[in-house]
Amino acid sequence: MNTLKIATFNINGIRSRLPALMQWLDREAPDIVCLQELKAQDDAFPAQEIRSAGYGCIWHGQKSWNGVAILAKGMEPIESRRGLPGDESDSHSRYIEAAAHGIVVGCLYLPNGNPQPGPKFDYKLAWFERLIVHAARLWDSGHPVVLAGDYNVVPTDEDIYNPRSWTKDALLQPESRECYRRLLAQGWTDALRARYPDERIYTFWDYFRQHWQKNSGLRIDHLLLSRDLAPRMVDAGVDRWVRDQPHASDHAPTWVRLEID
DNA sequence: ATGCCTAACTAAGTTAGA
Repeated sequence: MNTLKIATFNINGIRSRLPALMQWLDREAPDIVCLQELKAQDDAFPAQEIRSAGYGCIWHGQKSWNGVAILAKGMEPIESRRGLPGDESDSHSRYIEAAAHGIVVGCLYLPNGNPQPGPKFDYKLAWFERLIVHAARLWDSGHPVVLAGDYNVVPTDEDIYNPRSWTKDALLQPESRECYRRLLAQGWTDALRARYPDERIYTFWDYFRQHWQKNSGLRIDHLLLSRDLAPRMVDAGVDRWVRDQPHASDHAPTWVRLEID
């Protein structure tokens, strides 16, 4: 059986995390990787090192913040889009899309939105609306699509260790959750939740209060599968060992494995 | 209500993350 492992990883600074990325690629050998929060300009992206590891890559960097990339093992991703349509004035590098290994992959870094309420939360919701519009087009295209990334949304109270201290956070607001629900209502399958319908599963643990050591996490990195890909899922998971490394990102790589012809 | 911890930018202190 041929399979594809597709992963999303908020790397939180690709320059400071390059050794960790190399180690993870070597050990887990994902076929397609979506990276977020590069925190690097285009000319500082370590393409040479990534290609030496056997991956083709495209990226959209930005000074200090944001930045997204798609890696594909043994091939160059064919870029189909950078930036979400719908707002020419949006200068954040938060979306890149490509075809690789027979699948269309959208790599997204949805705005955090804190503090809430305020202009940052307004921007989050506006960006989410644009994503919903674009996702509908992808869905209607009939192509096999994975929409993967850091959504900065905790979909339900089952996706966080304890919502009590997060009730005012942008990640848990009813408006954020409603956008995520509307996106899923187009038909997409939330791979991790489909694989683990009843379990607590987290993808992010903040650096405060020993939250990693206590497994006080949030599930905010998601992989959404189009209609024809959903029944092809053979497994999904979180590479938690990456979060346990010294100087780790606060997110762990999150992945789905699909059966392909 | 705020800070906790970490990184980037830039040179000690701010901004942003989630």
